[in-house]
Amino acid sequence: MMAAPVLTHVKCADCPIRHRAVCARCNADELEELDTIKYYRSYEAGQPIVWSGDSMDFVGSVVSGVATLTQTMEDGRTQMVGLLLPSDFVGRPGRSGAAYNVVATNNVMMCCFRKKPFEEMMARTPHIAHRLLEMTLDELDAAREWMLVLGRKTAREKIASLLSIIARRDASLEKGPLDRLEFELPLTREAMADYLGLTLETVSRQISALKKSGVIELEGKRHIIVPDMSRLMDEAGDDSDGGFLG
Amino acid sequence: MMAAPVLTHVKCADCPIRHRAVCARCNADELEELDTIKYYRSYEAGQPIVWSGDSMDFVGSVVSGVATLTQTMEDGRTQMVGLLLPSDFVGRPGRSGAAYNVVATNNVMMCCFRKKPFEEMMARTPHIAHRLLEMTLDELDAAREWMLVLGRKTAREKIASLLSIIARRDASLEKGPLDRLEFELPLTREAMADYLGLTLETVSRQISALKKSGVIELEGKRHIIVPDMSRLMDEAGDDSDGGFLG
DNA sequence: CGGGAGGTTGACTATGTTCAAATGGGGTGG
DNA sequence: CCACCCCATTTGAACATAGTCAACCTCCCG
Repeated sequence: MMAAPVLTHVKCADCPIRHRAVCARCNADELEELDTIKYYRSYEAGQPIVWSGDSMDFVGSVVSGVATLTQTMEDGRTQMVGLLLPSDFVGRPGRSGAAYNVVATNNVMMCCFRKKPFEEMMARTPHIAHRLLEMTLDELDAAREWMLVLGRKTAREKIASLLSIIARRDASLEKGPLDRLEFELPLTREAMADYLGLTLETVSRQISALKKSGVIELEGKRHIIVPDMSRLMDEAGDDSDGGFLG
Repeated sequence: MMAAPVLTHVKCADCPIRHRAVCARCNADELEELDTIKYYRSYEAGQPIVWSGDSMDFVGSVVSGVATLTQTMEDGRTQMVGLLLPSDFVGRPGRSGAAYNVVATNNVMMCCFRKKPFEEMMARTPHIAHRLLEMTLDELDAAREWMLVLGRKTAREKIASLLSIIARRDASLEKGPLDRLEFELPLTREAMADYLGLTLETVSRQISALKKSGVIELEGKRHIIVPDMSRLMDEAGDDSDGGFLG
């Protein structure tokens, strides 16, 4: 059950997230230094990576897989507050305790930096600090977009919003025609519910309803086919353009 | 009606938010330089400061007053995504267009930095970049806490959460006994509704309900008295500690 | 073949919304 | 000074959306 957590050491220069993660702007010398303070570590599907309140001795990046960031109330109500994809950053430099639960939904590979040396390096390496600022601003924008979803959208719009986000992310990788997208849902119905502030029954019902309306098609439980992306985005209630800003 | 927008020039060293805003860590030389690229500007209650989608030629800090950050759907549904208090930062370095509406709810004084020179200065001044990163991480934490409120709390808990946040903020200024706090609400019922993802009628009803339960007392519509802060925090459903982290 | 996790569906209920009307305080003009 | 009006707010009654509780399905795995 408990996987052996120790791992291959990949040179930063060969890392698959090299150009998108917190190290994206580092030069060769800086990468060398990062190499000396990092280690890879894997987590199995379902395993906790960090527990809220625990002290963290590392910060790091998701290299592969998907993890969730969740907050929980005493009575068990749970809200997902972030979805961590490859290149996303985990942990807060300058803070000792974790504020959220981080759980692997897939098998996840993390690139972990020992906290102390990373903080020291960040303090004298603008390339890292600036990239982290940029990434944090992006996350803040995403969180605020999500606040609109949580606060003001109907159950059907919430599902459509989540599906568009996942679809658009995948579309940016495998290019293709604007219509007819397919993708695999990386989340259970319960995780979707926690993301959207719904119950899992409501998630299930709305997915069925979108299927009945022909907005999506299902193949199994997790494979989604979107015959017409603009139709899905209409259902999400978003501005038509997709909201890209300079 | 339209106020003359131009203003007094206050030296950074004398600025009321000097030690908390984006300039908090700057030394005397850096403040001198900031002085040359900034101007003060005032906005009357209700006036827009920035309109979503407009291009911005400045970034800046709230010096006094309260402003809201909101997002709006085509059909008019609106969600507040941030509440800007003195020392909070407005605008995103590196991006030309505004992503949200910023509206003054009070009379607001802004300290505006011309965008281009500010960005250039930030690129070579770690004191500014690091402080902005720290502030952005704090905002991200606040946004995520708010996601839990929006997604998982009942109307009564939402109101109690908002009141505790405002009460705690004011309490950190005027120290006093832990129980028996009073404060002025800086928001209309409608703004509270937009913050909480509710209708203004529900906000009104739940405030009446909290009053009937003795959790709060009202003096007029906007002046709130909290006889027992721990009682209010129980109603908010938060963990008892208040969630401070290193 | 049995067990379990994830998912679907149905019937009923509860919470918050909608629509509508009433209240109340502050300011303006006569 | 007072009548009036405007706006924020409160309150009520009917309604709708999503939640709850429960049964059942279906796939995978041992």
